Amino acid sequence: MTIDDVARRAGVSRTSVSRALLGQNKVSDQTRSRVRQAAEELGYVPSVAASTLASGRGDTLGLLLRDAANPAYGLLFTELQRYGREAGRQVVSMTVTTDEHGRGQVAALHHLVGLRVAGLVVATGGLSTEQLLPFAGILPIVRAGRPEESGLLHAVSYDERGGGAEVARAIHAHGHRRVAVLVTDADVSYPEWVRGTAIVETLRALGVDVDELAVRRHFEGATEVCDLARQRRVSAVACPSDMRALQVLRVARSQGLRVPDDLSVTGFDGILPGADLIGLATYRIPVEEVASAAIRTLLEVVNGAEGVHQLQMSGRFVEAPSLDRPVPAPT
Amino acid sequence: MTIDDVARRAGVSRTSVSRALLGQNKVSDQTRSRVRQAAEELGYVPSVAASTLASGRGDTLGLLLRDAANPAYGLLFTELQRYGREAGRQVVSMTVTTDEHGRGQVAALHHLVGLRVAGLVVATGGLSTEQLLPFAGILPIVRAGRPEESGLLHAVSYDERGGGAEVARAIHAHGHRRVAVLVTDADVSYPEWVRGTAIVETLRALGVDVDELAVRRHFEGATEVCDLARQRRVSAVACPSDMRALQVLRVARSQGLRVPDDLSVTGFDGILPGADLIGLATYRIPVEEVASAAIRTLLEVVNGAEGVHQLQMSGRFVEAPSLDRPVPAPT
DNA sequence: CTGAAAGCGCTTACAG
DNA sequence: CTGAAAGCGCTTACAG
Repeated sequence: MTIDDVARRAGVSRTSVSRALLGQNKVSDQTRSRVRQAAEELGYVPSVAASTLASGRGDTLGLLLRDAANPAYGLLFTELQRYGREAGRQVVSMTVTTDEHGRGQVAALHHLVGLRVAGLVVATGGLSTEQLLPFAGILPIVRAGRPEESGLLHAVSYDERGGGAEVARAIHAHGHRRVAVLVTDADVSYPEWVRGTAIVETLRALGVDVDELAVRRHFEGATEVCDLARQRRVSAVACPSDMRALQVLRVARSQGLRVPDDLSVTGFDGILPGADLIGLATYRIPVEEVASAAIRTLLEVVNGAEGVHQLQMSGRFVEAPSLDRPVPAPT
Repeated sequence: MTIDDVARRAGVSRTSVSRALLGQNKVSDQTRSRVRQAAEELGYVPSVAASTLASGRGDTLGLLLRDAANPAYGLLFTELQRYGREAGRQVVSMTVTTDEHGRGQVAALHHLVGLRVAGLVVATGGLSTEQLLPFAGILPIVRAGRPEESGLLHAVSYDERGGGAEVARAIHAHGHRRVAVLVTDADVSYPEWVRGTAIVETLRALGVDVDELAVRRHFEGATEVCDLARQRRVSAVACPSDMRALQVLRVARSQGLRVPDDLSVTGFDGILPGADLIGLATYRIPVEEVASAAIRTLLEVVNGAEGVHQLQMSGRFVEAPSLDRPVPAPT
């Protein structure tokens, strides 16, 4: 089933079929309608491969994503698709689970580049600037959800530092003076690393006593934090993601520790459906804005805009019962 | 940057480059290594379009998905990708948000078919059997997450009926005799419709008094249910999804209704991170099993298996405090 | 083991 | 407005 079958059935040339189906206006109405009907009757689906090859350019946008099982990435994914579609582009995606270090990520990147997409949004921290750079010459690439400190690639990211500082100020404003902070390495999760670091720095600048706990897997550190709370060594804990905060809440509950009376808890992300029911105070990251700006930036670059585009979007802190310890009255 | 550039640099023919890069063993080791080096130095990425066209077959698997912002679909997406990758296939996906009725879904389907993928997993209820059927002749299609009653398409689905019955039995076992059930139309959400219907039927068969509440949007019905509870007309409500259950919990809380004392609540899905903290009793659908079986089925069909494959996977009910009303002691 | 050549299914100057 | 022909970047018989 090729374009020639349609041409034969419509009684016109292959050229006319192509033009009619592409919606070009160099075809008579009669030809157009005959072609459409023939294509319809035959159930003809043009080969994107052949079309891309012949025209020399794809009009599809590519998306490279991190594991969508994480609600924050799932939402980012959906929003990127939505904005791409709104701009009249088809969007194809590939996901890389976090455990496939390096190899899988690069393979997926290659595949997307091989597909000759018009442009690419990369929403996984798993690929370094160095790994991306060689491809940036071939096609427009915008990194989403993580800043590009190199200044060499377009990037639309969350203001993780600002968010971390805001979380710290909220904790301080609620009267906490001894606080535990879960901190990851940059290679575990770049955003969590920035958040944790910013929280620690800001708290210290505010004169708060900080206990840094180095963690990796999402369930680590919760027990230690609860121990500290029971010993009254800290009255609050700041977690660099909601998932980690949930784990703290779980352990606290299982140990009979009251939240926020014995231990206040803050998270980071704010995407989890039902977080309001849990009463988790958190920082809501602006996923929709990042997705929208990433697509907008990509399209500008695809359409020939100059220079390197870098944007950061801010979210907002969400107060909730898990951080409800009253501010001590001034004496 | 084409295969000819690599050939020139390696000092061999285009044919040899192709063979070397495809990993065929009709090439000398010397040629192979020279080609690899040349390709590496040049940063050559083969055109998937050209390759697909020339070889006549793609080896990529396609995925058509519903909105990944829903955790259940997000997880399904991730797992499908994972199993596909484990089988050595690249997997490309397209998402359709629920609001794009018809047009967007079909456009995405066309694009994926146009990409000439080797096979396709369709994980959205938005496309009817009739819309899918014409393409099933062109390439293998497996529907995931929803049964194909037509018996014409391969399908791997959740046993929604069995799950609904299990929820109903649990509610009955906890002593409830007057129960509200939120029920949707099939066109709002097919799975929710099956679940709701099964819950109602099973409860009635058990002699339970059922109040059916027709709902559409996810926030509908919660207020009505709470009113019924306050009037002691029902002691429990069964929701066909966790999202709906969360909304009931929200309204109940805002009205000062105690859960489960005044109103027991059950959900359906069991995917939500943190649902354990909310204490929601629910039915955990077997997402991982469905994803695994869908990919397995697709690969079998791609490899020439005969017949129509249809599978259903069962999950399990998860007891939790939201359904903790004690069973009345036998007298 | 190697390469010249045909061909995959389209698009697009070009000539009419 | 229409069509014959060249060409996009690969793969794969075929002949050597």
